[in-house]
Amino acid sequence: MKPIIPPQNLSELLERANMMAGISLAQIATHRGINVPNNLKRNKGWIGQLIEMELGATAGSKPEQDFLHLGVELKTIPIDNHGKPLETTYVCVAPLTNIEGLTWQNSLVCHKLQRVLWVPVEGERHIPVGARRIGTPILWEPDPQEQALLQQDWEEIMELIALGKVEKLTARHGEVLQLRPKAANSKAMTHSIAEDGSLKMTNPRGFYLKTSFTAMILNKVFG
DNA sequence: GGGTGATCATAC
DNA sequence: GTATGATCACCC
Repeated sequence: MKPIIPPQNLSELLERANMMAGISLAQIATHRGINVPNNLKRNKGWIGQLIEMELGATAGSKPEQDFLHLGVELKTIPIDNHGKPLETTYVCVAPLTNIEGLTWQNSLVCHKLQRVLWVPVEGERHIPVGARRIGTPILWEPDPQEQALLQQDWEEIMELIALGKVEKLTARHGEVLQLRPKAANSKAMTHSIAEDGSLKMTNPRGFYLKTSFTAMILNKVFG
């Protein structure tokens, strides 16, 4: 198999991504010498990691963009046969402590979403994983309106967290950005702010983009 | 049937 | 536990 070198510039990344359009996951996996799982129950991040590898993203667990030198975050997104997202999109872990002075502009959500390369992949469960095809990639930068929606949701959520009301937040808060559990299981705990300002224990949370929002992004191109 | 809350694998 | 990659699956 060929070694994958990180793309040197944005056009090189886009060129590689465009070449994957129409290809099945099995073809990519074979090319990489990887076995295709029968389902994603125990391999939930498999598609994302496969695409990352093929595009030459630097493997790592750093809270940064996948292509830091290009300022690009890579997201695979499962779609139905109409091109509509089947799942919400995870963005990053939500900070629950030490958030005094944190603003939208210097938040991790804002930073990660400045520029995203969306790679749609057929995601309907009746399609065998290996037979699922990759779609046309979309390079997206939030326009002022999208930016404003994200910022508004982020600020509302973070204010409640700062007030010690994280337990009152559900996935129903937010128009485009929502807060949901993000952990190995519901027993996982982390520190958060209590209503009296002290620390308490809570389930870790993450920020997710709602499917109605990502559908709009995809529709701007395919609509 | 869709969305919310829960969960899976893995590296460190 | 926290971070990466997300999808599962139950309840409404």
